[in-house]
Amino acid sequence: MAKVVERKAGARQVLSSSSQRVTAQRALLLELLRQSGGHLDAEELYMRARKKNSRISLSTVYRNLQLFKKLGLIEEHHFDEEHHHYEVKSGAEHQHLLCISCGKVVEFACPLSREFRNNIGKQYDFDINDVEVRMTGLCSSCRTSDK
Amino acid sequence: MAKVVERKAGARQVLSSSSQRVTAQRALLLELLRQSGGHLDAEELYMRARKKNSRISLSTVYRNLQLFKKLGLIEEHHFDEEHHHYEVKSGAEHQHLLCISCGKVVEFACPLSREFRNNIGKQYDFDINDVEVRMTGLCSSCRTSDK
DNA sequence: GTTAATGCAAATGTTTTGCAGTATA
DNA sequence: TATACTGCAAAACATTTGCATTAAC
Repeated sequence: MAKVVERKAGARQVLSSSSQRVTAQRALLLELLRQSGGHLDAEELYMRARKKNSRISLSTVYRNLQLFKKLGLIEEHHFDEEHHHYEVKSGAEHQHLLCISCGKVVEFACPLSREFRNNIGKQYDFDINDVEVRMTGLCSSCRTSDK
Repeated sequence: MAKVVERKAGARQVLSSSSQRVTAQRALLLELLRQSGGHLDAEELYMRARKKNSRISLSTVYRNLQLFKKLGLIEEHHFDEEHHHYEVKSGAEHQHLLCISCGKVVEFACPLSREFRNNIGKQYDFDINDVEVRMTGLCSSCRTSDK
């Protein structure tokens, strides 16, 4: 609760401190991204935004997703080939588990990734700044409910 | 050497056994994918193919990449947002390390991924069939040569 | 009042598809 | 010879951009 207020202030602060204007559209989009908790794509975000502001345009959604990404407010994932998915950046490092049948996305902690990063970075002389682990498979309900 | 012959026969066999025809275009595309060793996108593959057969079309490249993927002959990766990259499937499980500056792709063995898979699968009751680990950062030459 | 952001429509770039002609089995 | 595959052009799709209007500072 205090956390939400803090985050809201944070986003607004990030915007104004980089001389970006705090528009109604941006506030709405950030709000929806935060509420969703999960992983939205541009189209889905656009549809949700239209329920609150029927005049908002898809370009505004795209333009602002790019802005938020650049400002580090959200993260972009390439789960499937056709859409990018966006999620609000949380402090906690986590990875993703996807069901190939129903599309469900589960987040899991991945404490090994730090150790990984160091080993591999040293071995190949890379300065690693991101590790993504993605596992795909069948969730329990999809597994039982078919074939 | 024996391996290459074996693989060639393998691809041909996979094609005919699923009543797909072994056309000159398919042979060429598979040959180029195999030769490249690395990670080609459709456009790059198309350009290389045109050097050998100037009449080949981009649609043929796309159609066959999808076919090869479906038959399990190649793997598709989403390294960046605009292109998909394809690589011939090799038995060895490996992961990818990408330089965000020059785009270099390094493959590395990831022996932990099997253990990972089992733990996470058990924990979330998923039947996991693929693990992808992708690290991004700066390679040594990009690190020294700028900023 | 300036200047950045928006909405719209048109453009872009990648990937897909319909169809008539061509080549494989 | 029957039918799958190809090449071409057009379509489809997500995303980006130009520009006149609107709103934030």
